[in-house]
Amino acid sequence: MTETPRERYRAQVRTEIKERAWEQIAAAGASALSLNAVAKQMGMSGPALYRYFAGRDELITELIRDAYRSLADALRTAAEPGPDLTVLAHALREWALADPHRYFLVYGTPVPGYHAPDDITGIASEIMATLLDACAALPPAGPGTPFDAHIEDHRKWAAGHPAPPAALRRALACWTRLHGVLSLELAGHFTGMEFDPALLFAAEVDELLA
Amino acid sequence: MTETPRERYRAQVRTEIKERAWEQIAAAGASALSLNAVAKQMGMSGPALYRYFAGRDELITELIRDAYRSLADALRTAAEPGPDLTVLAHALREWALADPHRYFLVYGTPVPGYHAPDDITGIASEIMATLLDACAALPPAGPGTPFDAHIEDHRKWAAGHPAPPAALRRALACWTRLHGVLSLELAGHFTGMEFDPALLFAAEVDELLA
DNA sequence: TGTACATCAGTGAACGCGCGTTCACTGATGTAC
DNA sequence: TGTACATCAGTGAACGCGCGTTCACTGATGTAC
Repeated sequence: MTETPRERYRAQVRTEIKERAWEQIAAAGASALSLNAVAKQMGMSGPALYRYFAGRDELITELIRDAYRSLADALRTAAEPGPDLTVLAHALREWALADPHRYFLVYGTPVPGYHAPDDITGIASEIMATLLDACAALPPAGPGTPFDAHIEDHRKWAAGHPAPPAALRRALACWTRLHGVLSLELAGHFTGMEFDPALLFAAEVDELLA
Repeated sequence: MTETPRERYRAQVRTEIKERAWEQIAAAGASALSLNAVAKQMGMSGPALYRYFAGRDELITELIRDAYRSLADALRTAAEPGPDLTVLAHALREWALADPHRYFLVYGTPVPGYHAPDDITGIASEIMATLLDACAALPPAGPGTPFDAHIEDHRKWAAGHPAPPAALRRALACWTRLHGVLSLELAGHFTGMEFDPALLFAAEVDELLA
């Protein structure tokens, strides 16, 4: 089970490939990611990368998986002291701001024809579960809404989570609203509007708690 | 001022080029848009398109401009009978569902390095103005929020619009929340979750009115 | 009305480019006796 | 410990491809007398 030097070296090179790939994505977008360019930036020839990844698609899939994994971990860590939606929301924002392209690889415009492998949807469920935990811990919100009845009948996605429908609804609202503010901010749609996106984000979080 | 046959023909071909371009974007994403492929699909040779567009960039910019224009028109038309946020919201959703890729070209992951020409930001203001009108027409919401004070000090983006800060805040919430639900729905993040996205969207609209 | 000319849409060849990927290879690193 | 062998990282040449774009051209359409 201990790592041989060769294994360690392989892991190290794989990591560097991914780092350069992220740089390239940041510079020109995910669709412009090129194996040859990554290799060149590492001072290697193009074909060398095929020792580490089966091809371009596998590299991209791996980047997406890492992005999901990273987000799931960030949220779980934030929830460690105890479920707190405010803490969770700000952890999400910090994670997103730390690397906007990583955020967009997860929640941005989908690539037509691309389908994430199963394990990635598993990580997505982890993220949702963390969110649900925080929502379930909240004091019950006001009156039920017509949507509650619908969500009660379609809660398979909250796989076995004991949260009441109001909490499910709140989790969905949390997800969609925070994504709304964040993605517009990261995409630069607020530039020139003068107001502070952080305050708008905080205001949305406050309304989620109300 | 009357159109010559040649002008009419030019306009017609330009239109068909854009139609084929949209088809290609729908099939493989905006970054995969290729002049040569569009030409081939029209039964023309690649260089022929240079009679109609200066290059690939100009075509994409034109598509983006058309997308903004189309959205602004759709919302203005929806607001014609009188400002009504619910009507506006559902017009937005219908516009988005009619062509998801068009929506993402406007509000999706930005292309690094691309900067929209000035007239496009003008159309974006039109859209915001329509939204502000609807929010200003709403009965005043509950108590003010801490964010109101901030927005009051940074309202240049609501260029000369007489709406009170609470309406500005509501317009922002409307924009970000509806975008949040819509973009996740269009990106397919709700698939497998069983619930009806239309109901979630409607629930968000209801909460905006409360 | 017909004829001469200008305009302009579209073609085909060509340019250089970078892409993903394969293949046979060299040379260094690790393993077994 | 040294030697023979196996493993494997990385190279360079090559493949076919499609891209954006330019250029000189042909042939059809419209214009002016």
